Amino acid sequence: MSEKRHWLFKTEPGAYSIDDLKRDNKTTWDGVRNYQARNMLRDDISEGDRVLFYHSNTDPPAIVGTATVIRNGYPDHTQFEQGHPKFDPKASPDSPRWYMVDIQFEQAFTEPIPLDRLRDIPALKEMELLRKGSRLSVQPVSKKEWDAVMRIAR
DNA sequence: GCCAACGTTGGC
DNA sequence: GCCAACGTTGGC
Repeated sequence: MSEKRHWLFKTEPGAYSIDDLKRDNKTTWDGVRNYQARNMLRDDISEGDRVLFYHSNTDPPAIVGTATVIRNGYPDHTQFEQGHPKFDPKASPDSPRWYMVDIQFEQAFTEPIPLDRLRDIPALKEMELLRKGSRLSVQPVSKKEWDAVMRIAR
């Protein structure tokens, strides 16, 4: 049994929000189309890992809650669905290109933690999310970073 | 393999 | 809406 890891998943709340996850309880994290993120979904993210849920492209951008991974990486079905916006003609069930995991709702913070507040926390100096130009929609979070976020979460 | 053109992300 | 910082594509 390997050590549990921590991650941050980005989403635009208009597409899928923490309230949607709370309502659904569980969801498939499909639609990720970036190879670096794909590799993490396929190889590194595993059942029991914890997830920071982040709302991007909104005002203010913020970490809004947490989730738990409940299923290891498996092929993202949307890549096979003709007509689906995420359809990938180069993918086939025999050689899938994109992967997803399943997550379960854990908590929605009563006070979301906005980006500018995260920037003020020394322990988060190196956090991927805070890197200029950071665009990864799935990113690793260190234990130290996770703890620092949880310390101020309400 | 290089790299210009193009498309996307996401904070502001 | 702007635009910096990417990632991808495709000609060569």
